[in-house]
Amino acid sequence: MSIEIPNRFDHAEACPRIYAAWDAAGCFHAEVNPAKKPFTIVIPPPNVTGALHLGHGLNNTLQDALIRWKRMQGFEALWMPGTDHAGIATQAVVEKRLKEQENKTRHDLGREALVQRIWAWKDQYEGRILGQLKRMGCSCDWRRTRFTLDETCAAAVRATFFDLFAKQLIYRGKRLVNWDTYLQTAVSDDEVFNETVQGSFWHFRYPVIAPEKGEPAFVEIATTRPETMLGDTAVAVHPDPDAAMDKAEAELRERLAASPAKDRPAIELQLQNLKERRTTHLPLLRALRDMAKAGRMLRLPLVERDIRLVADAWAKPELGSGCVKITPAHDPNDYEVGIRCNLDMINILNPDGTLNESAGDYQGLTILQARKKVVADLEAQGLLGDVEDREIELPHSDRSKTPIEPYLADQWFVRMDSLSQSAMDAVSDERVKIYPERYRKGYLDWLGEKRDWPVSRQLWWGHRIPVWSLTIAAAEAPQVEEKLRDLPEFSDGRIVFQFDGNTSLQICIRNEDPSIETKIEGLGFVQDSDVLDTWFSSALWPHSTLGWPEKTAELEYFYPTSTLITSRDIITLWVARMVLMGLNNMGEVPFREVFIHPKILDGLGETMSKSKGNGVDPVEVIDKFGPDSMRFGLAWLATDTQDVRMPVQYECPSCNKLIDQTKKNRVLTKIECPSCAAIFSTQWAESPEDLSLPRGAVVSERFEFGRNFVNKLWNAARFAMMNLEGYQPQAIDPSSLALEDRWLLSRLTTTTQIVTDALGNYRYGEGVRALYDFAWDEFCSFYVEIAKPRLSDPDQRQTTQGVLAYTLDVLMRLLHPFMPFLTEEIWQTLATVVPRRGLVSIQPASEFVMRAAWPEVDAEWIDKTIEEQFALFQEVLGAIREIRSRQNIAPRDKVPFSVRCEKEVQQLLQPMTAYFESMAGAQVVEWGTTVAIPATNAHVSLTQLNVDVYVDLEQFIDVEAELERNSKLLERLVKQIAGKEQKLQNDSFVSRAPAEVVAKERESLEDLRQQLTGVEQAIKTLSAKQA
RNA sequence: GGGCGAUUAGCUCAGUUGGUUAGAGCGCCUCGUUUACACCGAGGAAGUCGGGGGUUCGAGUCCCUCAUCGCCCACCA
Repeated sequence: MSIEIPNRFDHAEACPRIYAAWDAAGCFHAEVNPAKKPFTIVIPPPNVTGALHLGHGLNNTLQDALIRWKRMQGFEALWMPGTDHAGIATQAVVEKRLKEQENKTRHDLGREALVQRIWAWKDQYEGRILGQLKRMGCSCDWRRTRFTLDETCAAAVRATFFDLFAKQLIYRGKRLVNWDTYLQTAVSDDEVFNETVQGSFWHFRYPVIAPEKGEPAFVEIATTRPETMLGDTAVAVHPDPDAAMDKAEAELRERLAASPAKDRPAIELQLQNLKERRTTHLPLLRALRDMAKAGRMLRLPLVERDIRLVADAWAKPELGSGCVKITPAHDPNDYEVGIRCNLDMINILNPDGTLNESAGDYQGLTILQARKKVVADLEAQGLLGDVEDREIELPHSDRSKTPIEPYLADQWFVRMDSLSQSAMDAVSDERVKIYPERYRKGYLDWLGEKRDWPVSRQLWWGHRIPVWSLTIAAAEAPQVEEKLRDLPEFSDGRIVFQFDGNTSLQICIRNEDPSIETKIEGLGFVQDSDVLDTWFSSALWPHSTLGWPEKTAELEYFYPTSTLITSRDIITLWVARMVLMGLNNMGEVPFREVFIHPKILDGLGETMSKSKGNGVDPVEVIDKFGPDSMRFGLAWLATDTQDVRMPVQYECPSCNKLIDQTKKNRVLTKIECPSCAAIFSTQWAESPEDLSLPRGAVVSERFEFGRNFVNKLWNAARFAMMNLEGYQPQAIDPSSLALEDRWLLSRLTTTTQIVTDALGNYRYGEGVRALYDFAWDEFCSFYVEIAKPRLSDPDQRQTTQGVLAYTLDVLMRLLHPFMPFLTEEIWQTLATVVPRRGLVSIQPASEFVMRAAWPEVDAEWIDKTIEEQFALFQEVLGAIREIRSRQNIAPRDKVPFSVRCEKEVQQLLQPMTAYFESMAGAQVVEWGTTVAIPATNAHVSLTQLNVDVYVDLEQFIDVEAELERNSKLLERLVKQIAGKEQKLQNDSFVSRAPAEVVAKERESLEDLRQQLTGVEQAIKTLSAKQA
């Protein structure tokens, strides 16, 4: 044997070497190339907040498989890499560390210094993330790596903002925002989650000012947030309580009718209560309504402010007291009432969550302090009513995990009406196709709301809003505008301005230009201190990364991109916004197709995240199993399903035992191995003593089968290469091939077809399953075994070598998108033995499999008849093997067998004689239409082909075992026959089912009956023997 | 409350348009180290496809309904 190959693929040694070789050869780079068609993917830029976990592992595996496939198909394939600055998330992480490590806030540092720190963080994590991607084998064009906050992206953001501003699609307005008092910024609705907390429901009474006779002296309201009463500017009552009550009752009745019996009592109770309310509450509400219409006022206790009683349909007569306090500056619904009724809006909060001067005596208190004091003070004044315990859904900031305060603040908005519509149209008319299709609905529904997009964030980390404002009286505005119009920067389009109609004149500057800034700052304009929502820059990603707003050759060639591969949770936040921004800026959709892949959950069904401690670092999986195993395992999971569970384990560093992760142990800083009692640290370790412990990796044993497959492929290739010595490729005449060769090539071609179709439809799981089955079951378990005797037969050696080498060549190409390193290593090793390859036409192999051509499907090779014939061989072989196993026949013992069959079957099976011997230790005694039946035998009948196989058990018989095998068989046959008889006795089946289906059933029934006869006969004989 | 999805072997999951006996990986049992591979080979056991109803000659697959679980959206003074 001339070639030495280790029996394991050493991924730790090979992968870095291979990756470096690809890089050095420029395999990752894509250029504008008119000779080829482009295929482009932009990476969903990972946040620089932290490291990647397996969810990203899946996302990027799928992208890499697709881009490698397209590259092999001859496209100029560009995978654009980069990272996202992730405004709030990143700033929050850095601020948190600042607080923990130095006990400082961002204000101690100042804007510039904080931003500098975040850049340092970004550099560190960007490096780590890109390193992770490289370890996974991602074939991104690294020379083009972008960052959403770099200069290229900044230019795109400025140009976009300027354009929208000039089109008057951007405006500044007072809006109620979700205020994060910890981070002191507004967060979007999407960044808010609700949590149920135990709270109370307090009833208050507000005195009516100078009540007339017959009028109530108090109005009762209730709230879960007493402190907000300091900002109340009205109490609302329904304008038509009778009608509202009728409506509520009608709705209840409707629900009652539609509900199942078990829910009815509860609804009936509600109806009953409603009826009672008509007498208990309605008269009062009517009176209050009249008072509201008469413009009567209430006295707000504690702050002693006169507030209005208003009639507004927000107040529901069927709930609570029927009246509701209105705090327009701190409640979204109240805000709407405030707008409708033209109420004052009093903000009682400071940005840090303490109460401000509007709260009077309560100024300076925190919300919770104020809540207590308000309740106590009201009680002291006798204005406190009942207090109920109640579960409250409290909004929390996703970033800081602290409660959200609704807060009235100045914010920038993008008008979404026309933009949303354009993005809806693009999906409706399939300029953008979403796979799986079910995700279309969510996309369209969300955009259909057309809610304006709040884009400003009170942060320091991000794209600064390029607007300078001047506060002036409306009357002076025309004068200043006149002056601005005279500026050359205005006439040549470098600035635009708008007056908000109230007190603010705003200038937007197109490009970063200190001279213009100085000039307008000289006029008294001040730059907005806010930055833009992260999604604003992410929305431009497909065109900003290609150089927009410059008209680059790359844009012209690579845009629109081909496919976006992402996870479902950002379909709205990101995908939808890319579509509308792409349409606005480029006049063309950003991508033709969107593929949404499943999410990876841990063993407890929870999404992976670093903060939960269940996030698996792909690098740890790669260290343990190798990148190809991980990629293959992940691609295996990419089916049409929504979620995939991936139980997660710690790996004990001292004994390598895997320990299931639980809710309990996943948050510990150190763990004691239950097996070897060694103590190891986890990702949470912080103290020096914990850190000094060996670190336990977080992995998942789900990747073991991927590793096993890698090993299988490696060894199959090893076998082939060790046996390719002296092989001189020469064109093969297909007609000279044996059945087993034709069979393998047919299966190979079918597999090529399946994999190609699967990749084209994002059915990764289907593709890798087909490859796995072909490689393991057909190539390894059959062809390689068959090859063994043939390789030592000089007449067959050359052909067998040819088929082996060719199949290995094609298989490596088919597997390459999923297992790039292994296939490259095998490919290049194979090249040292067989540099020129092919079956009917011999060509030099390409230097890299990464650059090899994707296998073509030549349908000529697909031959169903041959596959069926080979299946017959497999069946006979399987039957003999089962008999051997049941009879417990030692491997070295050869069993004799005879086959009774038609001539043509004999011609088929006879050439397989050697394989029966090598693969089942079975020696044929006789073939033919009549054979001598051994006295003691195990019999298998393949009646469809009119074949009987008799294994001579004279030397081996274990009557017990054989009887058991036969009675099992009998049982199964009887059941099947009964089922089929019933089916065929059914007139409607026979008359209505397609004739061929009926015929097939009849045939198979006949077949089964014959088998049954054989089995019955065998049992009889065996029983006699036993007795 | 609205929407989307899931429920198939002990575990994690496949199952394309309805059509013979429902598959895989891991785990389990039996046997086996003959020079590709013990990260292996041969064989085996194991599922009334969540419950109920319907359509159909025929349902894991289509429809209705219930249950459980998950996610998204909205709302709850």
